Amino acid sequence: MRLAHHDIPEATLRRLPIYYRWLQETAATGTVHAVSCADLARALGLDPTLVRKDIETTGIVGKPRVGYPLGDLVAWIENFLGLNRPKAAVLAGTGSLGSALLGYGKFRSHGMQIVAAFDIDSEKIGQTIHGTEVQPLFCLSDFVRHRRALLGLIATPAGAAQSVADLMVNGGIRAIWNFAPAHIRVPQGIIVQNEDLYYSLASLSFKLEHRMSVTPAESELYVQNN
Amino acid sequence: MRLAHHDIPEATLRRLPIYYRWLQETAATGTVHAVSCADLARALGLDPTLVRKDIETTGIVGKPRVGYPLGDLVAWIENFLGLNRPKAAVLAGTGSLGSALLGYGKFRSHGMQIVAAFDIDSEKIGQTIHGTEVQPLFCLSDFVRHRRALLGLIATPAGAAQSVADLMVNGGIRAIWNFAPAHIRVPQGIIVQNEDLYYSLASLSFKLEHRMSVTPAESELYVQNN
DNA sequence: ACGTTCTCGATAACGAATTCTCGATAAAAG
DNA sequence: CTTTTATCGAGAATTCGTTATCGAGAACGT
Repeated sequence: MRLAHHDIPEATLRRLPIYYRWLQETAATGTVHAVSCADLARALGLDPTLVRKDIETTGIVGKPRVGYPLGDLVAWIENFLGLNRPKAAVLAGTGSLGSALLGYGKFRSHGMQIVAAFDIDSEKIGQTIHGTEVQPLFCLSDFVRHRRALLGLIATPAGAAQSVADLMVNGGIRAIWNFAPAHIRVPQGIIVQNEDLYYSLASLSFKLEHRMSVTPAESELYVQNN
Repeated sequence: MRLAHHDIPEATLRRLPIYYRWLQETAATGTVHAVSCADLARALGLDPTLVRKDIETTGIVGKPRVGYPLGDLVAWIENFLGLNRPKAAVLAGTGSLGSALLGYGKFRSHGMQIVAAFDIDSEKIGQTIHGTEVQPLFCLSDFVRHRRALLGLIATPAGAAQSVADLMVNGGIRAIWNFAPAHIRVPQGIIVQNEDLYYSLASLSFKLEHRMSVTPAESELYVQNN
């Protein structure tokens, strides 16, 4: 029984990439050819039923007493999450974080291709960082429009985040991955995912002080969303 | 009616830093002296009742028709999350991401002080990055032990993450903030928070393809946890 | 001074996510 | 060939988080 895609629980969506990574690593060893939900659950410290429900959500069907063929399952989740379909992305801000992002080679194998980088600093414009030339910020909107980029990464200082987001939206971006420690506002329908280290640090700080006993189950989860 | 600290819902803990940031920014303008939960809700696009419940959880008491004194509320949440109590942290891995982390000046004002950086690359050892000298990795355990560091940041390549985590645990670390795209296993009681960009990218990829209509309410949330 | 309005705080209803339970099926063992 | 065992898949029950509702009290307008 297949669910409509928009009915995928947020929590499940957070866990699928975790399964994916583990399955990929396991497949890489080449020694295993089928996995059960119980295997996954054991390895990741999660409830077996929870894992089964998550896998079931993706629509793949397994065999009793065997589980799922490992290769099939990896490919299935990859396709389900869209990691095998390339999406063009642009980056704004080429400071230390922005540069680091340009260096993440495996973004490409996860479906994201950073096709351009932008900065406002004339010192940086024209430089090449990890193979990508830095362009002036005022070109961003047009570039997004003509290249039909779907995804915009913001790695600017907080103060510039909102105006950069506006430029992206103006060019017709569909989703923004925001690394700036700032709150950005976008029109309805645009997806924003914040990767805000200060938010993350704050909850870590709390847990640290209160020694929140994190069970193995929780111990693998959660995604900074928008 | 005060809740025990370990009963704070994870979801609330994810939202408190968001409130905190907005309150701080609002306080900085100097024009407002009291805020209501309704104000917060309006500004952040959340349900007013939800905000009220979250604020209530922290135990502060407000006044009908007025709300909360802005300064008090900021200080209260700051104290509640522990942002005002400094915690010593060590960093492992001084590649582009590690360097970027050393440059995040505001970590200190959020209660985290990176007191040492470690790397295995002899080229990097001895260098000073943003004022912190890079030490050889084999010193990590002892340093953590003697300095009683509570928090360890891992910004190494995936392959090194587990062994570095082991070193930290060995030195008596209490929490690990893991930026490496790898799964690390630690003994019960150690807090692990993963800041895994590939996990995050995967769910973003899915949402992008399925145009998941993100309501304003969802539009502000979620934290990559461990 | 008095009523109105706004907001806190608490309780109740609702919905989503997780966990529990069971039946069906395929492999393995006897 | 039959029994046992491990696993999927579906549905029920439970827990947890969010949303709705209501009463009480403080500022404001008249």
